[in-house]
Amino acid sequence: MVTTSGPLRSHCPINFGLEIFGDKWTLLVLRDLLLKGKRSFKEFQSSEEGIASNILAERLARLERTGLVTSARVESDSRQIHYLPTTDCRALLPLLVEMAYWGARHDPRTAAPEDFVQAYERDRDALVLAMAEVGAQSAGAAQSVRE
Amino acid sequence: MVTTSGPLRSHCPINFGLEIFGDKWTLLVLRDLLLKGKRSFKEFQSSEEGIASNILAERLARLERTGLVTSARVESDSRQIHYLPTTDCRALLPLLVEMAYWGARHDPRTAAPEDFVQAYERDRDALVLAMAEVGAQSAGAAQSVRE
DNA sequence: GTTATTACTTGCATATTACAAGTGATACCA
DNA sequence: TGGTATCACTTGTAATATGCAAGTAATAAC
Repeated sequence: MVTTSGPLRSHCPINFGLEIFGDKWTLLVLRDLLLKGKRSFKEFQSSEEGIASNILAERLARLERTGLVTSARVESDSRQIHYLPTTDCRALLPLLVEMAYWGARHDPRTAAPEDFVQAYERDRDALVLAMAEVGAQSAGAAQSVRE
Repeated sequence: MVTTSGPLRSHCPINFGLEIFGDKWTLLVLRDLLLKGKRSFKEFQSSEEGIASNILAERLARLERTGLVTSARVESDSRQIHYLPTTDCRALLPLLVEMAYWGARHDPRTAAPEDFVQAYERDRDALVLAMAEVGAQSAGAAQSVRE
């Protein structure tokens, strides 16, 4: 279940999303989580956009409260915490793909590989499925591993 | 052509979008423009989320600079200015639909009508096409009318 | 036992947003 | 033709969020 902290400005479905990830950083964290398979604080921090550690910590905590992320200490190294996407989080993948497609088509200096655009235009649903595998380890799956 | 003002944090296609509409208000303006067919300052201001007039003015100016919106004085009432989506802006419609679908599915109190979810699940592309008609009057179309 | 690594926290400067009120240009109406 | 209303903003100021640099506690590695 996805829950927001305070009262919402409205229950417009677009606004609902904005209240959760409508800022400059949250969707980048979700991108790293869902598309790049990042799991640890350090990995998120290493992204080229350069998120500040206090912002990252606050966003991860918020995503966990919201229900899009779960966290678990790594068994082999108890200093580390792994952040994992929930099912509700993985449902954001099509949105990220749409966003990436728009960006790839409209940024003249885009870093997106050309075959991403081609793959989207050939078969969007297949592309979404293929990209899902990168961030495949879900909170549920990890839970069953831990238990 | 879509242009950003300053230097970008990265040319990741997802980040490109975030640099343009990665805040709490811009996508609501685009929603009103593309999905609700709103055109005037007053109409945007009347949305239930309650955007402040200075924020709205700044966002409209920024969207115009970016190339997602054009503005034109209304012939029949020269106090009014109409803001219109460009082609690049209308390309954001699939993204808005994805966002609305996620919100409709995950907000237990969503205001989205049930048949929106059904229409999406039945035929997403048809739904996008149908929704495009609401905000159909594009900057290009308006231009050809004015000239 | 010393040093390194990981995930943060803290303090403070700067930037962004929110709220309330005001302004100038144009339209409407008697 | 003069007064009032409407429209698209602007201005000032308080509150909030972000960005940056440095520091800390817990654990691991040597």
